[in-house]
Amino acid sequence: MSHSIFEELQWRGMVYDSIDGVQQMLANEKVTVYNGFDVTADSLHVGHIVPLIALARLQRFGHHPIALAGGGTTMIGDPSGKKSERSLLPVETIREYAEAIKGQLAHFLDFESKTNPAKVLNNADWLTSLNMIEFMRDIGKNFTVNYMLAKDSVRTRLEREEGLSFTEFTYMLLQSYDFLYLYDHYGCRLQTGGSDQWGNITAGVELVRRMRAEQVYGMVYPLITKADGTKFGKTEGGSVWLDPKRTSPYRFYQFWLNTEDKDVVNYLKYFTFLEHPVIDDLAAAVVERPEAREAQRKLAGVMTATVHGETALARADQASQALFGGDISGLSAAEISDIFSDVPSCELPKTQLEGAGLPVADLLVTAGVAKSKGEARRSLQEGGIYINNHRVSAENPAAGLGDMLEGQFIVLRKGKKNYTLVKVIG
RNA sequence: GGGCGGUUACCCAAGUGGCCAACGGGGACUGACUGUAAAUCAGUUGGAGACACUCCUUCGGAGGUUCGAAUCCUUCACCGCCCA
Repeated sequence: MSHSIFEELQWRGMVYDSIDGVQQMLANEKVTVYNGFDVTADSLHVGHIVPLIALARLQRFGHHPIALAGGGTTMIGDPSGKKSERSLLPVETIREYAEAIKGQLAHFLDFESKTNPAKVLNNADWLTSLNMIEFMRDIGKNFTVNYMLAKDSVRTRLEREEGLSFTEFTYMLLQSYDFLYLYDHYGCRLQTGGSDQWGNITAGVELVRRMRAEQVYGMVYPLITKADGTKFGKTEGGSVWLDPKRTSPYRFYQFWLNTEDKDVVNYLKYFTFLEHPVIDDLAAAVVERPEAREAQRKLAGVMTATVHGETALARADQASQALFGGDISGLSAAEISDIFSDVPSCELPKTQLEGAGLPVADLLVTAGVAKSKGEARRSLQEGGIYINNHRVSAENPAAGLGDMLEGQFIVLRKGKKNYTLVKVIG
C-alpha cells in the first residue's frame, strides 16, 4: 500500500464528495474520524457496510476510527433520504439495539490495536442530558433557518405532502453537535457518511468552525446503486442483515452470489480488501467467461467469511453446490440436515402423510411457503412448486410417505431458489 | 380556533349510488429464455370452497340513508394547505 488512503478510496470509487483539504490532512497526519450509524434495528444490514468498511480502511492506514451508534439521534429521526416522517422508537429499545450492533462492528474494525484501536460511542451518552435552553442559546444561535432550509434533506420534504416536523428539522443541529462534541473530547476532525449525509456533515463542519475557529472535514460515499435501478440490499425477504438470526449465512452468501455482472466489480471495490491486481483479474474474468461467475463467487466468499466466519462460509458454499448442483436424492440424512440447517424448516407429523397423503396445497401452507391455500394453488398452477427438486405437475397433487427422503425429510422448493425443509416426525 | 382539501390493496393512483375484489403504473411472485446474471416476453398478485361456478371479507374507524354504498349523510381519528 504505497499510495495514500485517499487515493485508495478514490480508486475504489468511494469518494463521492469531500471538503477540500481532506486528502492532504489524511496524508500528513493520523486523524480521528467518525461515522454515525442509525440504530433502527438490533442489527446492521448490508447497506451499512460501505461506511463501516471505509472506517476499517482508514484504520489500516493508521487513522483512529470511531463508530458512533446514533442512540440519541435515532430518537429524533433523520429526515435525510426519507420520504415521510419516521415513527420514533422507545428509548429503551434504542439502547438495546445500540448494544447489539456493537458486536457486529467488531467484524470489521480492530478494537485491539495498540496504536489506533477503534472506538464505539453512543451519542445518547451526551445528547440525552442536553439542556434545551443552553442548546438553543449556544448551538442554535449558529444556524440561520435560511441555511437549514437550503439543505436538500429539508427542501425535498417541504415539497412533499407529508411535510416535516420541527423535531426532524432540528436533526441536523444534533448531528452537528455530535461533531463538535467528538472534536472537543476526542480530537475528531473528519466525519464520513453516505452521500445523503452531506448536508448534516457540512453543518457540523460549519459549527466547529464558528465555535472553535478550527477547520474540520467531511467526506461522503456514494449511495450504492444497482445497475437495474432497484434498491441495493433488499431481497424477497426484505433487508439483508448481518445478524445470522435475521439473515442466515446461506442467504447472505446467496445474496452476494446473485450480484449482477454490471455491479460485481464495483462491489468488489466497495466491500472487500482485495488488492487491485486481484480485482482487475476478476473484472477480466467477468468479461471473458461471465457464466463462471468467478467475481461473484469471490465476493460472496469474502463477505460471508468476514461477517460469519470460515465455518459458516464452508457450509453455505456446500449447501449452494448441493442445491444448485442437481440431484439431492442421493444425500444422506446427515448431509441433508447439515445443508438445510440455514434454510427455513417446519415439522410435520408422519400420520398426515399416511393413506391418501396430504394435499400439496395444504403442505405449502403448513410449511409457510404460501400464505394461503389460494396462493398455494396459484403457485402449483404456475408450475413453480418442486418436491425434492422434481416439479409437481399432477392435477390434485398429494404428498405421501413415498416422498420422504431418508424416511424423515421432504424438500419443498418454490421457484428457483426458495427452499423449505419439512421434517417428518412421529 | 376557523376555512378548504385529503385518507382506496405492498407503494403510487383511478373510481364519486348497481356493470367493483375495485382501471392503470411501480414493486413482488411464477414461467419461458439463461449463467443461481441482465434484458425481453407471458401469467399471477384479498380469503374459502364442490375452483371456468359460488360464497365471505375489504376502499381511515364507528353509525346511518337505500332494494343496493368505496361512492350519499352523521360523527370520530389522522394528514396537508391557507387564515387566526
